[in-house]
Amino acid sequence: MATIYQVSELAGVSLATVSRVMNNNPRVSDATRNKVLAAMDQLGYRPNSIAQSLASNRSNSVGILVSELHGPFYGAMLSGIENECRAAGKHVIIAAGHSEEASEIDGIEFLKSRSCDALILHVEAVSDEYLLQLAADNTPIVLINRFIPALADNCICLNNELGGYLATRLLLQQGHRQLAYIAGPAWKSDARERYAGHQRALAEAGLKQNPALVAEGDFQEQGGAEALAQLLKQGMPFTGLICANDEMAAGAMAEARQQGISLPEQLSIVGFDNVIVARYVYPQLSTIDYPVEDMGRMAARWVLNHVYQQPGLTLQNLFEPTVVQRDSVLALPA
Amino acid sequence: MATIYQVSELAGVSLATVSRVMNNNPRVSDATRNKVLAAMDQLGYRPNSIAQSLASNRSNSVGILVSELHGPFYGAMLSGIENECRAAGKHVIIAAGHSEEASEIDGIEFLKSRSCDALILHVEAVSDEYLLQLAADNTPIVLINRFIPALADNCICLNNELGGYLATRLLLQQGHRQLAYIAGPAWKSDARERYAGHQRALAEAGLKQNPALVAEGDFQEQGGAEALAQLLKQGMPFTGLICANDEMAAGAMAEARQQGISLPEQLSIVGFDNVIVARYVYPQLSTIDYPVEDMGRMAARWVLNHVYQQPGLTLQNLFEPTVVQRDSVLALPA
DNA sequence: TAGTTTTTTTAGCACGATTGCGTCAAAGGC
DNA sequence: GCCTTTGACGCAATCGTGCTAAAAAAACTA
Repeated sequence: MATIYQVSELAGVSLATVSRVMNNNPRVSDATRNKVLAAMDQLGYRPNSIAQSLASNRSNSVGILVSELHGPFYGAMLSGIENECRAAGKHVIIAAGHSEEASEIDGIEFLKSRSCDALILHVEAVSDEYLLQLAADNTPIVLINRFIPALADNCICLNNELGGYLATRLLLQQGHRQLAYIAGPAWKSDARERYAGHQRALAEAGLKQNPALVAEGDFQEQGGAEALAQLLKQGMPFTGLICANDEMAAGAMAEARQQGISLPEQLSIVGFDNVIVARYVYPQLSTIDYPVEDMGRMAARWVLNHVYQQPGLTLQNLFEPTVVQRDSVLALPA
Repeated sequence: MATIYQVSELAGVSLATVSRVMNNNPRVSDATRNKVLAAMDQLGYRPNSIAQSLASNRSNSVGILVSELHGPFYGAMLSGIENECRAAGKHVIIAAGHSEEASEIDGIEFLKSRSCDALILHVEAVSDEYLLQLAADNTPIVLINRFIPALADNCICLNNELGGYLATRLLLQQGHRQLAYIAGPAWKSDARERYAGHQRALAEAGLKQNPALVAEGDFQEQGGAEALAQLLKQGMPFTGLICANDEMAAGAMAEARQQGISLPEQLSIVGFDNVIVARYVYPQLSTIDYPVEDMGRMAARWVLNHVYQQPGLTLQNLFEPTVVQRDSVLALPA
């Protein structure tokens, strides 16, 4: 591989001049610039990004931590981030945190040891204190789907409360009054917020939450199935079910079918996230759209703006969920 | 950030000794080693990976190109690769190729410019010639799901032909004789191989392929729906349908339902890939398992072995698909 | 004790770029 | 015609580590 030195030799200029051409430094005459470019071309020169990083103290890489690499949710997020970063010539290093504190910390340390210029994190298990401390040292961080007041500017969040509200209102508007709720793990803030939105919608409709109609799942298919089974065992009738995410909704649908409940005739279901499975289940799931790809893109923009000083980017911290109507909700005859 | 120099100073040893400790060079006494380790600990020293890379001409990073970051298939593959690489202290840089030649080449160039030590590629659109040329220069490559005889050792493949065979035989064994097939795009080699397997199974059963019962899809949901619609329009009856991947199967199922065909009673369907949606559709899809995560892991191992000289890894180039029985195939009364 | 081996130090080049500062020549002002 | 300004470019230090050769020091062996 050709080095900058060979380019300078062929072009008959100094190293510094070649470097200036590469960095678009205006203090180079057009004639010289062209000579240098021609030489680069002739040698098939490509800058050594590692040497660049060492000299400039910039790795041009941004580290991403997600819970899992598979799964539709993170895939969309990664896709948004990668797109935006690559267009700007930055690259993306990924690590998985598996929703476990030790693993998340490990992943973050790993990324930091790779000298990323910034970190985009979708963490679930680490504490606020840890993140505050992390934010205090020199690698900038962006948090997706996690809100810490002191780090408000670094957080890209969905209005989960509104999502929970919209999901519940969707059922209320179709005449449902007996509603069950399958929540996410209470230790996750987004799960709590969604549930809060649900309660607000109930209150607004003058309804009271029946504790027997709330079950906690684990945001996974199996957990959704088990939660529905538990709800049904209570014997308390309900015509509408809100699930705190689509995966649990899919599990609940399978369980319902197994128990001989016909969907959506005997039970209307709403999910949350609008991941791809929502379209595959039968009946197709009405749900709340989580614009995760856009949010990933926004996180990348934040980095481009704050770390790489790219101007002209409009930033947005809070995203709004929207209702996606499909076939899993049936209007109740009045 | 502390440097190796400060560590050497604090430990009262030379730079070279610190370097030896870091690289596990045995020519260091335990006493000295401990002194150095203590100093590192005290300073919170972390080696600068960029300087290491520059000096050692190793970036400890492997580049991955997939078609899309979202989608269950690539997610699982990435997951397998990331797991294996991180355990070995290597990191993973990803890029998306979007199944288009220009974009794939662009992604590969991008990864190369990042001085990856090796590339793991899941490419679809680039030519064999391009890949041969790529393999000829100094960055080692591994190909997933693509076989090029001259690069046989670098290819990690699924026996797609066998998969097609197994899918078809699954229906044959249940007594189905009138079979339709929704193929993948003919320009993709895996699609052709799967179809070849289908034909072998038919031939073995003494059946002849009816051209009216074959349609070509695009490996996507919508394409599957359209292909089934087209097959039905032919008016030729069939009781079994093989789809060259699960996504098309899901599309076909939706279309079938829309046309009032009850599943699986009136039509048995088999998919291919065993992506997560296969479990979510209703009825749950019988399909052919594509062990893509294992294959990703294997690609990573290949790199660890060939590029990073890690011994004791058993390598495997060809993977076998297996049948996954669920509920979408019904035995035909004899 | 002298000789041998093992461990450690010293010193310096290499990796391939970036960048502040200095130089030099041409242009312009007097 | 001399001096200053300015634009274009070169010099050389720097980034933090790897690595080697040679010398010095320490530890063992006979």
